[in-house]
Amino acid sequence: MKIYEELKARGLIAQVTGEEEIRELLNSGKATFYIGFDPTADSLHVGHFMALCLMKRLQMAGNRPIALVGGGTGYIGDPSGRTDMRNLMTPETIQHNCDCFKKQMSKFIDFSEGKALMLNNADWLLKLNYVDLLREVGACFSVNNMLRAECYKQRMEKGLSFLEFNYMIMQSYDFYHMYQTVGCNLQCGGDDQWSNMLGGTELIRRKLGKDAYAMTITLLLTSEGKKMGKTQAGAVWLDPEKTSPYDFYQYWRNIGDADVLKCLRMLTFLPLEQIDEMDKWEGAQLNQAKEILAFELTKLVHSEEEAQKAQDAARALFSQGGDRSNMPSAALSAGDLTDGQISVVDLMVKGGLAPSKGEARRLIQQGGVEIDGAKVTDTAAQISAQALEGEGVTVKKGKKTFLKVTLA
RNA sequence: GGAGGAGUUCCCGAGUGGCCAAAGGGGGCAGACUGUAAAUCUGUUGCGCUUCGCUUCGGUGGUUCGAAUCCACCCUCCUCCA
Repeated sequence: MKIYEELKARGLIAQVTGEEEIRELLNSGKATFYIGFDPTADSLHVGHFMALCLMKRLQMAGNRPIALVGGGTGYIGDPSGRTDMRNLMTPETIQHNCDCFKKQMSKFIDFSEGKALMLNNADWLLKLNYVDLLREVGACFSVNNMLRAECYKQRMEKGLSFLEFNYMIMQSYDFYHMYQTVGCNLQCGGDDQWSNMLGGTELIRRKLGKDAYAMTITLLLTSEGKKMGKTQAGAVWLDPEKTSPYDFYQYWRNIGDADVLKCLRMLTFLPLEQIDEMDKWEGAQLNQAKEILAFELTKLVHSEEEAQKAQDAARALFSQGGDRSNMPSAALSAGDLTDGQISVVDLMVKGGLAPSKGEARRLIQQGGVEIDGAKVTDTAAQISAQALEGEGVTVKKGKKTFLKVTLA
């Protein structure tokens, strides 16, 4: 199966400017394509992961990826899919975030020997002169058309600043610039980027009379229509410091039945035949598919070793026995204790299981806390230093949050 | 620039001098049921030394025994006019 067909079979392709041209381009490995990453945080998250996978797949098929970090567009902020304006970031933050992105991307994409490029649009955007830009590309954009673009629709109701309105022009300029300097002929991105991307192909056509293409990947939504990779605690990050491999594993392990197969197809590199086989599974058997999904993704993002550790820990905690050593843990210092003991409430707050003492008490009252398998019923319960020594105690909050607490 | 309107807790949104840590809904968390899923039902949802105290209704001052609520100024956003 050729790469384009595979992408399609995996459900990754959302929209294309021209199916025939793009199929030909990708299947023959002649595409130099770019995907943009806005440096809005100091780590990539699950949403970016899709894009990285796409880059990897296309690279394996012989195409040349360009990872474009939005050091310049970060100064503006993409209004797509937003109902309010982004906070303006300082140049220092933008630079810091760009650096972090670079580090993480290098793990996925092979940048050696020119097989892939990493560029930063700050290198050309920040040098632009306002009047020159207006004359050069501003004349090519129709405000009437721009206002019709999907990405501005939502904002037309709440208000859209001129700053953000220009985001599309900057992104279009990127494509135009890279088309000329590095022969970039295809832009990929999330489906929410469609109108911004069309701006680029249109600009290239008008200015150069040449054809360039755009392709969007399906946004990964849950069966409830929410963006995948978001939890109440925020995004699921790829940086192990921000989302531990265990939590990352658990996120996928806990995915809804309706979303497992979709995720396997879109995110993993498992052969389609194998995934089709899992498609026949039903009910509780899907738990196996979820384990596979969680393991595969943790392996891709972190490492096989980390994936194995996370799986061991999860199995130990949820199906008894096994290796307890890799479960999430926290260590208290002697200073956290008073008179050789600590209250369960304090222990939970210190260990991060509860944000406040009130919350911790409530959890106990509602029967949501267990220590070493025994339900805690007294909000004033204490744990002694002896209990914390050596192996420590295992605190369970709710049904699936475990924490091993030891004394450092 | 002119005329109106709005800013309340994680979000939406009630509250127009004390009975307000603030209705209702959403979301979250916990319990029951399960398969570490979904749906459903129940409880809960500012902080603390928890029959009590403290901080919170855009900001800063003021009136009052008492302010989310009244007054002044400021900030932000929306609508209409230019």
